[in-house]
Amino acid sequence: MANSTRSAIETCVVEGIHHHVVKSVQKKMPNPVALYELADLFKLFGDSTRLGILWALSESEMCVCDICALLQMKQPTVSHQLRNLKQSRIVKNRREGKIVYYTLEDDHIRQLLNLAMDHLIES
Amino acid sequence: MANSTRSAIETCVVEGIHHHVVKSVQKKMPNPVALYELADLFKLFGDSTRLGILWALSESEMCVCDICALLQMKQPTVSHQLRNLKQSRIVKNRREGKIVYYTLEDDHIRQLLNLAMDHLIES
DNA sequence: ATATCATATGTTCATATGAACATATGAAGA
DNA sequence: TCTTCATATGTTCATATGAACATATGATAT
Repeated sequence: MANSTRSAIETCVVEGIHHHVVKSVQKKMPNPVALYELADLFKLFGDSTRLGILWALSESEMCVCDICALLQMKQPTVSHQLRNLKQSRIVKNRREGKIVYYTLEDDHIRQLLNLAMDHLIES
Repeated sequence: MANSTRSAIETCVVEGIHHHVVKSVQKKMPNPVALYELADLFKLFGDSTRLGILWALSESEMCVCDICALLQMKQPTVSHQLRNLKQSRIVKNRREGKIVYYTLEDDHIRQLLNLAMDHLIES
């Protein structure tokens, strides 16, 4: 085809060695927006502070200062991360007087943690 | 106790409002190293380029240039990310002549992708 | 052996991000 | 209302990281 007229920029020269594979996979790919959202979700799990928080909350509801004590971290730091997690609907909270209690939003979160831990252990 | 003599640094003043909770959760926490490794695992999922690669590989074995074509990305970029993924045993490869084919290391990866996507869809 | 081509690596640069500071908010009691 | 205290937010700064450049490696065919 006229392909030889455009230089090989985005792929190898023999374009489409596995053209059929690329095409069929393309159909099954999530749209770019979904991919970004998915990445953002995983990104929140990809920090040991947040992961510590999530693991803790997977064991029990906790207030901010409990988490600070558990993880030995400054209150603003913990609070910032809880905010991130809440904005992405990974955790939710309830207020009781001055104290705010956090829990996991749903059980998918716990499952993700466990599945990933399984992978670590088995690899 | 003598707690009143040290200023409230790492936790709230009334230390241990939920002392029992903190203690019991503490027992169930992974050790710090495991937590870091777990975070590193999730971190690799937390980038849309790598996530695109992983999703693609969850559909079919592909060579580097196929992935470049699929994701419209430069070959060195894709190659770098594949290297990261391989070092963490998330993907593996086999060489056939000049061409290197990549696949997911095991089925945990696919499960993680699906579980996270479920969460996205349902939230 | 040498050219070709798929893939890998070294490096730079711009951007993203987490920790910690100071400070603000909001609820409860004096 | 004024204080106290748990939590939240604004901001800065150092670090981490991904994309793209140039270039190297390694395998095949001539």
